[in-house]
Amino acid sequence: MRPRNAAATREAILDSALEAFTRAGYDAVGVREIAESAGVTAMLVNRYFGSKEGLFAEVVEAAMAERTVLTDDPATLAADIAAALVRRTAPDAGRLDPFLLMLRSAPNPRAAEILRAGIERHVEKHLIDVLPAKKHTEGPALALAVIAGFWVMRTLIGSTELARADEAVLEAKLRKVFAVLLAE
Amino acid sequence: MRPRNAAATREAILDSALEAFTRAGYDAVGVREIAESAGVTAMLVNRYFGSKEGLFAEVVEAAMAERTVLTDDPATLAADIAAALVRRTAPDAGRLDPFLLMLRSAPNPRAAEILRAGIERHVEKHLIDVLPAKKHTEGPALALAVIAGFWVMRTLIGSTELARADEAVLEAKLRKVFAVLLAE
DNA sequence: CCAAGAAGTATACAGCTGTAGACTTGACTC
DNA sequence: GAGTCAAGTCTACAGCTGTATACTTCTTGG
Repeated sequence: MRPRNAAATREAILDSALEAFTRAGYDAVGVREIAESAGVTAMLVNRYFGSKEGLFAEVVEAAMAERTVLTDDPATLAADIAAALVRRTAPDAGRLDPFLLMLRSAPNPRAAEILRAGIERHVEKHLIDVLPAKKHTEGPALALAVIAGFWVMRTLIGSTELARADEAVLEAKLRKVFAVLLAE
Repeated sequence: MRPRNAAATREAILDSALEAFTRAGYDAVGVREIAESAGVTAMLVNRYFGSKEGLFAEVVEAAMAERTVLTDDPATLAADIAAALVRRTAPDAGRLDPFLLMLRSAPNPRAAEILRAGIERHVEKHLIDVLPAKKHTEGPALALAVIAGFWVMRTLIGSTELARADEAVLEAKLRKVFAVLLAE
């Protein structure tokens, strides 16, 4: 039994919620489930975060804000993204990526709106900042779409083609795609 | 009140289910909801399809099998896919695409498995058949990933960047991407 | 030492979920 | 026209959902 500590408990709930929402998606997770694996009652979750939706919003904010920066070098950006993408969607990789959180929760419209705001405020923003200021209107948004799609097919759907493909080949093709999208 | 007709009723349930699953996703739709908008009781659905999961499997099978063929000409394939993708994800387009069915139901693992089988048996298969027999190992799977990702960001998430972008520019960039993936 | 306020819990509600078993209604054949 | 089998419905169950109100327990400051 943890000694009473509001801040630590809040953090425990956030951790538990991030894990659960990422693993199963917004709709498939109950507040009681999150509360229990944080060692707490369901009502305390609502007391701290107002509602399930409020909790989700804080989880998204935290997950997207601390997103690991890939590179600040626009020259290697396409290659870096391709490499990280293949690595993080590998069958044996850890499953706590913000993209999974997004894809599994996006079917719920209210969750989707929260996700859209978070993405545009953090992820897309970062991608735009790294690129040279010239023509980066649709490029970053399209690159995010490609990343999301690769996550979907390789992880959610479990495409056997993408599972057994040579990772070096996948990475090379993706590098070309990102180069096309982030160039000029 | 429709006269009793097993075949017609079955079809009505399938139509209703396709609409509902596509609009809200597997988990967010109840059997009663599907039954009601088919003018029928929930139990009849289970009587015909065994279970919600069985119903979903039939819906997926039907949706993917009758999928509209884009082209049989590999030369214009990339351009055709890009054009169709931009058109069908437009804000004012009809919302009954199999990709929406997939993306909104994929968070449920049992639905995902059904979807994976359907995609590989029908959609991916067709894409492979159209392409020249040479090197089409990862190409079609990656192209499907790009399509899925574009659907996610433009329709589920509602990216403002992709919403306000010039459709001609989007189409041009996507054409390049598909050309890269489906070439050689 | 002991109050006061914060941290956390218990109970409850109204409504939903998928589906099992027993039932009724209708159309069509003889 | 009556009987029969399929087509369709009713009721029910056990369990879940998010959250509101009222309660208890712990910790800490004076």
